[in-house]
Amino acid sequence: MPDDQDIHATPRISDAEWTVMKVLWDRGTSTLGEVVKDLEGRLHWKPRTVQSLIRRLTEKGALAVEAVGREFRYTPAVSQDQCQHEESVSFLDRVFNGRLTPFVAGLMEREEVSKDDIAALREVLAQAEKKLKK
Amino acid sequence: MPDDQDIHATPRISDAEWTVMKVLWDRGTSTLGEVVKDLEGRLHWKPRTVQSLIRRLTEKGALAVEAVGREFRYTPAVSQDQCQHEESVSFLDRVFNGRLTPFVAGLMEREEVSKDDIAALREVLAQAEKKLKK
DNA sequence: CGGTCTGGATTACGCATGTAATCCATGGAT
DNA sequence: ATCCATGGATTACATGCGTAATCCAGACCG
Repeated sequence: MPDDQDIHATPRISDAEWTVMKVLWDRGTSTLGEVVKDLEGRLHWKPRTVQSLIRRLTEKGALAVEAVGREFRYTPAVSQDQCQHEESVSFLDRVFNGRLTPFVAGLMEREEVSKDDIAALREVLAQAEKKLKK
Repeated sequence: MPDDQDIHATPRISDAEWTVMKVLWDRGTSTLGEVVKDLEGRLHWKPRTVQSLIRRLTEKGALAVEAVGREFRYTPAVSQDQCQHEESVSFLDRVFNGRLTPFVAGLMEREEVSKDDIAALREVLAQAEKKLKK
């Protein structure tokens, strides 16, 4: 048997496709028209553009399709958490050799980080530590 | 005057190009042969491949070139910090709507995070807080 | 001196991506 | 009955990216 057991690998999602996926993850499920409406104003994308992205996402298995009357209804077939996680790991590897701390430190140095952000991160750290100890 | 003042925008660096840039940032400056040697073993890239990447990086202004005898010596023309930061922001925007906390939380949940990592991150948070208060 | 290695310059080539346009059928508006 | 908006299917098309190959001219080895 082949040694690549990437059973749970998620399809590669491009920049523009992420924009569409986020709409679908937020809404749960939508038709083309709904996605277009959700995006218009924020973006200048033509409906055909959105349709192209949806088609590609469907082809790569990121969206499930269900016929509803004359149209289709699109639903995410991959979890947002899973996709975010895979992007996170690949980003950290590529840019920071997999090291989380320099990434966070870099942002802290240059971006405005609020007191609330810091508090939330402290909480996350505390949780992680608790899990470690257990 | 035009309103896009992206004075300090850094060139877009692709996946493969990051690999090369990291070598150059580490070594400070190198010839093609040195980069090839540095990469061989870890990667299966042919020397022509490395040369192509270096050429593209030079064209997009990420590397400066200086003739040394018959060869060229390549030196990063953009700072690693700056590039890392721009990648970080664009990644966070694309995948996490710019929110840092969910990103860190997601990694903590699924990856092995060591006690040391947690301690280092605590330190980073403390520094950030100090800067805020000031 | 002739072969070989190296590195620059030029060219290649398929796939992914961003961003649609065209063509066509149909369901609703008038 | 007609016309238009809408959405699926097909096609487009420039650019970027990964991954080189070719061609050529010096440099070094023997």
